[in-house]
Amino acid sequence: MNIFDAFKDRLVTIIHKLGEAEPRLAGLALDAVTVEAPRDSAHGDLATNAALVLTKQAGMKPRDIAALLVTALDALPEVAAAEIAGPGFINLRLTDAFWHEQLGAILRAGGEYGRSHVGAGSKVNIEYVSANPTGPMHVGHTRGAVFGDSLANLMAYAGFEVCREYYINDAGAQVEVLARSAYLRYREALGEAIGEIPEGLYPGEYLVPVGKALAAEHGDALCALPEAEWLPIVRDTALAAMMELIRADLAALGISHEVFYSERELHASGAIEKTLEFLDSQGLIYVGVLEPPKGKQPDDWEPRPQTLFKATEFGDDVDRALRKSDGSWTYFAPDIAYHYDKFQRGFTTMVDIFGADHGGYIKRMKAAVAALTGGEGALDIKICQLVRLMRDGELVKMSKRAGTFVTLREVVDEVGRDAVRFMMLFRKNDAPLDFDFAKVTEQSRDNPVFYVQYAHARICSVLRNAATAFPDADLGDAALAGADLSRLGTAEELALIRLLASWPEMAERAARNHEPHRIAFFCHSLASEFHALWNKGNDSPQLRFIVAEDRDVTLARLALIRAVALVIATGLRILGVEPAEEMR
RNA sequence: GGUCCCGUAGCUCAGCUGGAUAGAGCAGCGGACUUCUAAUCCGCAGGUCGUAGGUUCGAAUCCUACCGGGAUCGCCA
Repeated sequence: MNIFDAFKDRLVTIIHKLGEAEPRLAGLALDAVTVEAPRDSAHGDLATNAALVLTKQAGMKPRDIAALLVTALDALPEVAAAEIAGPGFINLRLTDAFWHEQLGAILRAGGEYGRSHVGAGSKVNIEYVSANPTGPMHVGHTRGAVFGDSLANLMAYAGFEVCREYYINDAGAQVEVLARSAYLRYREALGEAIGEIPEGLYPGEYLVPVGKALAAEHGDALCALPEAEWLPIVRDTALAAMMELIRADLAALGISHEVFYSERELHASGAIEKTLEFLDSQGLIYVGVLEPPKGKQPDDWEPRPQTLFKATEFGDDVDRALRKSDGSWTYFAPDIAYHYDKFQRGFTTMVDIFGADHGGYIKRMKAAVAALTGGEGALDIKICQLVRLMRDGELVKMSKRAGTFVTLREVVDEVGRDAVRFMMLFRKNDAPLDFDFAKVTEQSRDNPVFYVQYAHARICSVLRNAATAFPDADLGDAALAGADLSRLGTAEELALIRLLASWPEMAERAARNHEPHRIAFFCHSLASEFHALWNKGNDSPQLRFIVAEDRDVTLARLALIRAVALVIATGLRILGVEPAEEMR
């Protein structure tokens, strides 16, 4: 349990106890009571708003409640001072011994420190990437891929049972285009001169091997068949090849999904019809005519009766079409069935990671989930905004037609997996992100990836040097945890322990809010405080981590920085970044 | 026109789901290297938190309206 929750528990106990003597404090709802770190550390280590939020319920003045609480809190052994501040805040200052104890606990927990059970094993389905299987992944897919994967790591760390899932859009018109494009390459492989790839087909070189494979397997047999017969064959081969390509691209980023879910399967199994029958039985499907969009009317608008889902009953702006004019399903229909299937597989919490262009899809999908699950299922949709690639301060222009789009693989090959992953997460998901090739490979503090990696490597380096300076000393985590940590007494050292102690709560919040970027920022601030402390030793040699003539203080300081390294490493692993032990 | 996202220092962004005097980095200026890899650090300076209301003990944070930027808007996926 994190220290804030632990102290809230203590506080709740105290309030219940006080209620025995003071009836106005008995039986109060304590949900709004918080214990947190004050923004300004001059105010103390912990602050609670208890007196402020209880004043109305209790019918007492905030400062009167606070006075009672302070007396009781002050009696706790960990509390060095408790005082009333401002309108009725209670600030607590904890003893140095308490913080030393926390540090020992961090080292004993090691890589498990901060892992929590707030998820309580509840099942979460995280769907991310889901790029169309029509070619290699391009850089635009990268952010969502990294975000989803890190979120999955984060939620698993917080005690959720996570399933990483990829929805294969293998049923739309685009896969037929893929099949025709591959067929052309097949004819090319048989020796035919195909010339320019016609407009509307995929021109990419990546289909050349698919054509060759088809030729090797089928010879020229497919040439004699009508399209209706060769298309399914070519399509399936091409699809398999494209998914292979995509898996390899994802592997380059260290990403692998547990489930690849085929849209085609939904069509084949009758799941769509079954799901829509269910909605129909709820009276949520009807045939109607939609209003044209106000203000901006499409040129070819004509009123037309359609099969519609009553999305408006669940907060959407308009009801949504389920069938195209030719009678086939829209994209929405199988997606409804897909989410229903997730729910039936036991996922009451679902997270979808979408690109910026799918913002308009959120309400209808949430509406569908609400309708399908009777409000039992929760769907959160995270939108990852665009990534702007920068090179030499210039925007890298990409065009599919000109064939100048940058692939995910090119970016990873150029700057490395760790840099890509960290940079993609060093921004809130709903803010656009500039990705500068020069910056992410730079070895300077401008580059946050490097900055954090360097802090970790520097700690490893100090520990290596310490092993030389004290060859007989046991520098293992267990031994360091048992060092005389009371030798850590400077304001900076204690501040660093406090920061480390805030990690579990921070990670829990990040997981609950589905915000892995907070982990990246936390790692950065931890690195920053560490670098600052390191430099204290430049000004005053007695403040160095390794003090040759003082073994005890050295061991205590090594314990501190080792804990910093542990937490940075834990954070980086959640982000999918390898903590470096050495910089070269 | 509808909907969603964004608007915080000259620039790029955090701000822990309502707390106390709003924080970093870059850029600018001034400092610290016979080191534990200075690949770093310290100091100075810099903000009407887009605007106006509202909610309350308390608002960058929640609500409403407007302004500005972006995304999207019946059959694409």
